[in-house]
Amino acid sequence: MPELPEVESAVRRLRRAALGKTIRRVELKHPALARRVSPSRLRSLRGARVLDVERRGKHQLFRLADGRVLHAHFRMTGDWHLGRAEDALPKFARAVITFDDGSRVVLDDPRALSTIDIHPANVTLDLGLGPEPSDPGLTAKSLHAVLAKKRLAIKPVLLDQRVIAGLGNIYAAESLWRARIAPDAPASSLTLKQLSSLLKAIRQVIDRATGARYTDDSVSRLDVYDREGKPCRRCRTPVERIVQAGRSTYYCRKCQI
DNA sequence: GGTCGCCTGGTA
DNA sequence: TACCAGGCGACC
Repeated sequence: MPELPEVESAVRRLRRAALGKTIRRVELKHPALARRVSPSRLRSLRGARVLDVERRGKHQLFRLADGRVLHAHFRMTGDWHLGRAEDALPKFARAVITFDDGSRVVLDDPRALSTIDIHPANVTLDLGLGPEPSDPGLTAKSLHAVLAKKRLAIKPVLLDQRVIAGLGNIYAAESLWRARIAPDAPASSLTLKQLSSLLKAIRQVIDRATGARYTDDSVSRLDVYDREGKPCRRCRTPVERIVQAGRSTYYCRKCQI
């Protein structure tokens, strides 16, 4: 469930579940995760209180009272499973955070690509992220300046978190469809007018998806993603699938120019 | 710039 | 059995 809107929903649930609580224990149940954090550092989380939980792009940051940051990223298939310490673990439990009050947050991730890291206090985290889509400082003009030197196609550029934070493969395709921009147009070739509709589209797509869980229901509301061969919702031309930077891109060759 | 590896499951 | 997957960092 991992683009900005889904991570935002996850953070909201997490915030309700973890805010103000004290960590009793954190267990990493998958070797790929355990490799990232030493056992002693993991144990040192005992007694830490969660001051706040925030989202930046697709990253989730637990701000601890001692200044440290517990940093989670869902990658492709991560999600939080909230419950009580005595509950049965979900099938793909990869990390388990138990709180003093007996409640529990479990990182549930079939593909086990999610990451968890612990950052020391008093360091400025550099997540390498550009502005959030909601950032008022993000304008057609600012985008135009950033894209000026990028000859790469716009679609892979939208996946570059340094350009805009939080967009992923689905909503990048959806946004381009809405803005009627071809995914393979060189980023630097886009006009201010096109970038203005692109930004508007990105904000609409993100807003519409925020709050909705990633379910079959929300998938069916997608306009182009995963609709290869099906008629474009605007012009009935069959949606095409191409591969860019190793990722599927769906688009309408007729109305995206 | 593109491609691969990380992981594992779902689907054609 | 093969291919595909909402991400991202390492690599050529």
